[in-house]
Amino acid sequence: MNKKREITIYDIARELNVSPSTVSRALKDHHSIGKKTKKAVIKLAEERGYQPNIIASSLRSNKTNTIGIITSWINRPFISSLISGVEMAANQSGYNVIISQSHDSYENEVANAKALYGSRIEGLVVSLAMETTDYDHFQRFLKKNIPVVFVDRVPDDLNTTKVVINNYESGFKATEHLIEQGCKRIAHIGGVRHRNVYRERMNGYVAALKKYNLEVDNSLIVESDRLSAEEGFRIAEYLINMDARPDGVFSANDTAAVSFIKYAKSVGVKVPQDIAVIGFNNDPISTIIDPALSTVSHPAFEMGKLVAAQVLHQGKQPSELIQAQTIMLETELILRESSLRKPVQ
Amino acid sequence: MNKKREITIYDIARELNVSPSTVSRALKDHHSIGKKTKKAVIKLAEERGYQPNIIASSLRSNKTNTIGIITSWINRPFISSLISGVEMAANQSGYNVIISQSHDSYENEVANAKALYGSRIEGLVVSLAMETTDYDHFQRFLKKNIPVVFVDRVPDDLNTTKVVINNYESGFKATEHLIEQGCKRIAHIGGVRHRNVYRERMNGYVAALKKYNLEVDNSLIVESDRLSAEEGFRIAEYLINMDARPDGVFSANDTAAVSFIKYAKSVGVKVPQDIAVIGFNNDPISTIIDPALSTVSHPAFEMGKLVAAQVLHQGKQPSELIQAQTIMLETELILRESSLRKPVQ
DNA sequence: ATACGTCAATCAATCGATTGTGTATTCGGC
DNA sequence: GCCGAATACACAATCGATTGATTGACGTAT
Repeated sequence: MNKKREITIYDIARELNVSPSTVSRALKDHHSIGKKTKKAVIKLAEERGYQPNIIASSLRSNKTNTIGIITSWINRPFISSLISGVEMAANQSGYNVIISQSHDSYENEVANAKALYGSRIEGLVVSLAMETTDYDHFQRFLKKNIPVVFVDRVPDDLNTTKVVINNYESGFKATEHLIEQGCKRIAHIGGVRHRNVYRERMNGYVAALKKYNLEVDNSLIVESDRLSAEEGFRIAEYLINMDARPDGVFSANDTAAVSFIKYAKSVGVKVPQDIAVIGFNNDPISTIIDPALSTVSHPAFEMGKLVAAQVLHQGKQPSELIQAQTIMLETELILRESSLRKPVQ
Repeated sequence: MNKKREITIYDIARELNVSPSTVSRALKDHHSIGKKTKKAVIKLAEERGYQPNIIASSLRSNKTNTIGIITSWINRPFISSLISGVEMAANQSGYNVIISQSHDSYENEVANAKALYGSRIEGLVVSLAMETTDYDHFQRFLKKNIPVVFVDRVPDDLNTTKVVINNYESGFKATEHLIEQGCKRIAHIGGVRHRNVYRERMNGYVAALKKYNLEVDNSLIVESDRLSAEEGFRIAEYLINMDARPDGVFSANDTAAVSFIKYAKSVGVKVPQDIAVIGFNNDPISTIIDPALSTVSHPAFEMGKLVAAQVLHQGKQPSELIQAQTIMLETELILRESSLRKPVQ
């Protein structure tokens, strides 16, 4: 029997000889409904297994209790932890989370944004695709005062709320640490420059070199567009076979750093003695590689909770009161064997 | 201006002096609408940026174009890849995916199921919480012929469609491989018995031992309820310090296997010479540990796509035609240094 | 000239929940 | 015993899209 119709307030109203509006109000504990009536309604609703039709309610109230999220890929350690946090916070507030993946493609991101808009989401969390450099596809949300909060990979020039980590400071600290360990020629394996996270990590790196009066040698700064394991190997090969080989490497992610270490080991270069290495993200692999990888840890899960809280908070706020802000979270330098030549001071 | 009301078919109808129903039909290319009218409607809709109100449409048609997914945690390599696949397949069919996490708690799973039911999802993908042993919370879906498809961690006794890997065969093959490498005393690090995946991997392990006339020694079979890195260490300590130490270990996941190897190395036990090790899942860490970990690879992403396709397919089927089936995918034995004492035959 | 079919479009009900407005009853206060 | 207020509920419109039934206009066959 496919046609088990759902119980509605009309059914309950009929059975109790009251009006549907009374049932509706009784269930929401409205003051103008008498105690006995309320009890009776609630009791019968319970018995019949009444569940409100959220769709009908949404249509009327124009609220869907749903937020959307667009990220590059779900199956990456950082992203999945972030989403996990978003889901948890949203769930606690009674919100659903619809996910979508750009696969790092601008076109997909645009299509996803459009689809989510059509789904009447009440807020959007975005971590930008690698390719994306314009942000018009988010305007339709902003025009309707639907909060859009960016996280981690954020636009440079859009006036919205952003939740990021202190990439500059992190890059600076990581590099400074290598310097303190006695490194003089420090290479940087970076990502694409137009993406804030990579550009700022690099800026921090450059600033640290300058502070300690070390030369900024462009041949030591490599830009990788995917920072994949394969690219890590290729870059390691390049750096290690340079005439003036670096004695320290700051990589913008752990994947490339681990590849670097593997390559170094395979050609007999010692880490950290010959080359000290530090990565970024604190991925699980960073604890597995031998020597264990020093890195910078992201509070991914916390960021997810925070960004969801932001979206939900803004959704309740009158639009005049919402002001774009950039929330910057601090990171933690995780020091392990790959960079430790001397005891930490 | 918060009150930018959305364009509706009524607006378009008014502007063109036709009825809303005509607009609705014109937009869906209904045959009873004249060509000129259709063109005019479509043109104006385009101009005004009309977007159908999916909520209203859902209310009328009782279709939400949304499926739900309940897993333990999103931020685990296997699960996030699975979800990634589900999202991709669903997206291609114009469906949204709502995620939720049980955090391996039965209560959460029940609550999530209830919430998703309330959200009027048209299909549900589930990978069970560790704790779950009864399945009544899915009955409400089945009663309404909403497809529920389980994946990986599936119920033992519920007559629904399931997508799994061949855990038994995988456990058998992994163990057989160790035997072929000359192992005589093979330990097993397993998960909770009531969860199909772990029970079957163990059964495969036992069957392989029996086939080769090796003793099944219960002291060599360890049941871990979380198979975490920490538990892996604890178990490694136990196994390695046994009087009659094993010379091979088959672990039901890579996390514990990697911990085992780390511990073994730390106490001077050589892998694979003293103890050969094989894991399960082909997580990224399996390629990073030294020696690289032999393991069994899951087609996680493919499983996600497949399970989504199943759900969507069943949703279109009249309920009489749907029959519960178990789709079993083959796994691949990935042989690396941690288990290779001799060249592979 | 009547009857019938086709085409194009409209009417009105429907999907459930919500909510502003209206109405009947009861109660206390003076 | 009358009035105002509080109490308790019903009525009907609304949120947009959809769709079965219906209406007119027109053309064609008989």
